[in-house]
Amino acid sequence: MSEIKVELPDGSPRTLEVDSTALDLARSIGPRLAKDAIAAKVNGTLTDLSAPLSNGDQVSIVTPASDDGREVLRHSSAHVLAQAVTRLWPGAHYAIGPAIRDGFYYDFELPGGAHFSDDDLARVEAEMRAIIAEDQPFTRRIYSIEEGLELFRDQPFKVEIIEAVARGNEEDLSETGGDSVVSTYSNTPSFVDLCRGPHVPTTARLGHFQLTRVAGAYWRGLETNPQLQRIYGTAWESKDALAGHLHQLEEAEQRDHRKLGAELDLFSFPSEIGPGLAVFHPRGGIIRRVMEEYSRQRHEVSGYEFVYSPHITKADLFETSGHLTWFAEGMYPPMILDEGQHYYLKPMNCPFHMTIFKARQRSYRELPLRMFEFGSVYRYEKSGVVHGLTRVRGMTQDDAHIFCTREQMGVELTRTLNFVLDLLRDFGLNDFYLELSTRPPGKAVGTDEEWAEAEAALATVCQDAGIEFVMDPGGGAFYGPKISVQAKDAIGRTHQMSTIQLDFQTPNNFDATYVAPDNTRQRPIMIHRALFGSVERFMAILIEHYAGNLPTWLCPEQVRVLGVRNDHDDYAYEVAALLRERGLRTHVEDATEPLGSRIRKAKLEKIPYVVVVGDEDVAAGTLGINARGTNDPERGVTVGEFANRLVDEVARHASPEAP
RNA sequence: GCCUGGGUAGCUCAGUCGGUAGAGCAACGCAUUCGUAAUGCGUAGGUCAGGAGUUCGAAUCUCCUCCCAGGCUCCA
Repeated sequence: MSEIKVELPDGSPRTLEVDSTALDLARSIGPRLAKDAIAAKVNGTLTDLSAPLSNGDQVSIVTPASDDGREVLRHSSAHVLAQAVTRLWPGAHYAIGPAIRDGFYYDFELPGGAHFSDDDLARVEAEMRAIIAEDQPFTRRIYSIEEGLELFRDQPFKVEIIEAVARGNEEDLSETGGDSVVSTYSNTPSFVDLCRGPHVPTTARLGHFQLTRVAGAYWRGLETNPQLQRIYGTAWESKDALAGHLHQLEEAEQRDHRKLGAELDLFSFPSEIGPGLAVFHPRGGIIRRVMEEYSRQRHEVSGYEFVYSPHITKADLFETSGHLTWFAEGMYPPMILDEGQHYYLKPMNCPFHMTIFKARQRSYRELPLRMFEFGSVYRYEKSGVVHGLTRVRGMTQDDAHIFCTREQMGVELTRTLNFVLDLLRDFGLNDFYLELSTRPPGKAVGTDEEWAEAEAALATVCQDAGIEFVMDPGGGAFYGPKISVQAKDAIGRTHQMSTIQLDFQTPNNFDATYVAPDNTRQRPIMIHRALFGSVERFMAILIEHYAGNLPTWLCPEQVRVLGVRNDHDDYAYEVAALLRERGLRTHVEDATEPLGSRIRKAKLEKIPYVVVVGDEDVAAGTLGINARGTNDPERGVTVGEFANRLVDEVARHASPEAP
């Protein structure tokens, strides 16, 4: 047979000569495609353009401006990065260098224990550009395990990977490209990398990249392994795409809650208090209070009861709950009293709620019993992990624990999930998916049957919820599996929001019981759930989601009234008083500066409504509205009409930008 | 906790070779009275994160500590 037939993505057949490659196929389709092509996908697997095709293959040509294409570009860029580093640091060991979201990285061990500095980034980047300019072809070769070990005998990390593959370690297969063979790429005789590929045909196809940062990273991600030197980069199919990505990073930086929190005078982290411990300023305090009040009100309607518990407790409580066994390292060290008694700051509220459950005999008639608390907890986060309001050492959870029977469990979980989603939507988050985290290997309590039952119950709830859900194997808490609600924000990032955890263990540990209709003692199920996660973190996510332009109902200052001249100030105060009577947070700024200057200031503070009053308004009892996000003011609106509009907007949780 | 980088006025930043601290904005005062994103002039503001060392002399060089950023690990 001198011809083969392959199938294109649209289903159309294509006839080629025997031994044709994917590149030949691209050429047969069109010169532009052939010029653009960087790899191929054959029967669902990415391969080099030079790979020979077989009869019956389903083939698509991969071009740079696609997910597959970018992955190839990034992977090849990582390869060039390693080549550049070995040129600049002869004797450097290179470990792994995958494509990642938006870019790539490569891990190295430099001779003499050297580290990369920020300045090295520019040197490495220049060397990479030199390699790219040299238009070096990527050539694939296959070796046996033995040959591979010999080839990389000076590269201990590569040897370790090959040995792992030889032992059949699945995880490492992806690095080498086969069961018992070693796949390599070289683009000059002097540089060979262990790699499954595919790669672009030559280094000349690369170039729209930028090295972004250096970092330490543990070999194979294990803290006990040596720390390697990692270089991160980003790579794209075109100059515009690269510029677009860099622009997006800037956008994200602009809406960083830490930056906005300082600019809008919402909160701060005084260094004299300590890392990860925030104070809320009056303006941030208003946002927080409104969030909490709304949450309280919704919980009340939904049948929750409100409880309070102290911030510290004797060790006994956390011994019983298992926290001191499983999570002592995440807790602040104990305060030791004179009598030798150990007291701990609480890292979680559940054991306290359990003591409330146990305060007296409980009947099945009381279940489900839903206890809610804005509970402040303290966790000893490692020094390198604290991050603004999203990862702190002291936080307030909107925490609730539901005690129910096994029979009630399914209904209660569904009800809780719906409640959670509904409330998140009220805060303007609409794009969700669910994640189901299962038993963590090696650090879980309870029997296999209990875990299986709990995981099955949560899976059913996820399936019935009618929204996308994904598995997170091993991500559960030590006492039970959990559903977490992941929400996408305005710029497409996902955040873990609410969690719903099912817990058979804590009631066991505390020997909690209720009296069933048949007069027997039964063990309740406990459902842990936090909606905001932590109030602090949720506020941070809202600030970033809205880029500081919070919906009016959450804004610390909803209206700022400005007189045109200072003889309008009296009227401005009258207007403000009327608006305040309607519950609108309103302030006046006296006319000591030019109007334009005061408007600018209010806009920079992201106040939803700037109200301007002048001669005409004083005469007619009206005002002028300059809404956030617009530049054309509305004149001559009566005070009453404006107040009505705003009261309605607040009730609907809307904002001026999206009425 | 680990790696890299950083910390100068409330904020953003400049500060040369080691020679004794500077701008803009903000604040405050005075003048200005203005119809939709920056009025003018003036004043004040600093243990250069903290400590130790080298030096005749340290924001600048060395060491330690604290704090911040980006990663790694972690995230009940």
